[in-house]
Amino acid sequence: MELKLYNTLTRKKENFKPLIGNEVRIYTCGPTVYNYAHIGNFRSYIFMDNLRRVLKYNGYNLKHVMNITDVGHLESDADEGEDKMEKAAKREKKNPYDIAKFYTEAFFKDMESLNIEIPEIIAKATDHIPEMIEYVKKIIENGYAYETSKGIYFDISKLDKYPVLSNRKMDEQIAGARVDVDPEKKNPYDFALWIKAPENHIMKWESPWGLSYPGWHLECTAMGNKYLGEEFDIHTGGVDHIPIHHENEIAQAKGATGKIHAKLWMHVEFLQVDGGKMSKSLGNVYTISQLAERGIEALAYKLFCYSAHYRTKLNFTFDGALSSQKALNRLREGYLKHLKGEDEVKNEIIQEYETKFLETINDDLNIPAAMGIIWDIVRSEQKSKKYAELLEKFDQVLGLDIKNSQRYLEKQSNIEIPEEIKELIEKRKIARQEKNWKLSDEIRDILVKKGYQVEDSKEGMIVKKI
RNA sequence: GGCGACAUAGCCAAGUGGUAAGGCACGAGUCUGCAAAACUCUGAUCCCCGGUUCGAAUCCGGGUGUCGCCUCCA
Repeated sequence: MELKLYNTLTRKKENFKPLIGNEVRIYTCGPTVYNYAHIGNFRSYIFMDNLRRVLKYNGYNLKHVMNITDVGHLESDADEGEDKMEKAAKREKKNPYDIAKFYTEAFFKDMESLNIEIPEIIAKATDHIPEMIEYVKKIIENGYAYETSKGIYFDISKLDKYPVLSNRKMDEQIAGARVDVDPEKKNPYDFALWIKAPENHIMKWESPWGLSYPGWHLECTAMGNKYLGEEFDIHTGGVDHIPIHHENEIAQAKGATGKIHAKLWMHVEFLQVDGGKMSKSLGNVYTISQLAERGIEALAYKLFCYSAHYRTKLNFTFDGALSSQKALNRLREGYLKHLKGEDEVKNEIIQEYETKFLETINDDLNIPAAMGIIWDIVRSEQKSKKYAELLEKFDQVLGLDIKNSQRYLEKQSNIEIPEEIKELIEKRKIARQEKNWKLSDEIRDILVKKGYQVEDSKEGMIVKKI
């Protein structure tokens, strides 16, 4: 069955076929590890995960590179301001390398709780300084770059076309209106390939241009080139990368090799919060652990992301995330019921679901529509092991870890209960045995006020934290 | 100012020419001493106006509104 994916480069859905054999080579722009990644960042890694899983579901092998940016990402994508790593180091009074190590670990911990597959190759920028220097040399040799007192700059006027991904108009007046254009630059949109380090810069390396460090756009092109070759299949990132970062990556690739390095460019839309942008000043930049504090599992956030297609904006609210948490638990319970089910289900029905599911995910990763199929199965009147197996199979794409449903549900009810609460629960048990409903209900109210909810099931009393 | 989107039931949203997926909430019911949880059932003609068409949420034109990017961000 055809797999169709949307290409930002052509603004069309295209039938996907790997350039070489059965292997799909992918590059994903990974995190700059100067702070905790937030839920907006993770929306894009959840997308990346979906892409990987859909490709594998279609029988492809993957060679996937993701970078860890631990140097050279300045505050502005357009080479302005401080180095993010060094700024974070100052803020936390640490060495930038320790900052990178700390936040890289935090990142992968969140990735694990989101059940996101880790790409085959994780490439740290600081591990690839020699490759980057070679790459810059190539661009200079080909006549696409020049040196100024600040560093090596890419000369965009040498390109046949710039930009190619976005529709920005390269009007000097616009550029000049916003920031002071560096008078040494030949064109306002020329960008730094390599930056000469000021005295106090900590992260710097010997290079043909003195002690210096790489520009941000360079690492992705150089590392992609090293691991995936001059031309590969897919490049992914957030929509914010379209106008500058990916545009400049393409410029670099053309300068070095004469070709655009990736055939297919895929971009995830932004997550919004409460109907608007997420920003530190509004205080609505949340992390996975902050969600956990509010009773929302990482996987519930993942399911939340499945309510919208990756190319549309998605509005995050805590109410919305909580509704996904509920839905996730119901999904788990529905799966478990099927697992214990004895009903007969015809193979044709299973086959129909399989076909429909594949069609749906192969239509540019329409996960929200695929969830519709999932719910149809979950809520089916027939309870059958076959359905449980089918859900497990589809979960290869969704990555919600539904195989471990039982464990997640148990984890939620096996909570630490303080002594005080335990005593109240005991008292309520006795009251119930004595059919003293008045006292029993009073204690239940007290427990609710203290933040615990009790449910009387056939197996006994279940206590949950609200 | 330039560029790009979007507007579908209370909320989050799928759907790109043939009579509106799904999730959550609300309401009703089953269960329960009563609740809760769970399960079942229930709702919209798709921002407005005009056009194309046998037929439009889906195409075209014009409004209105919201949002994003151009400045940090996936």
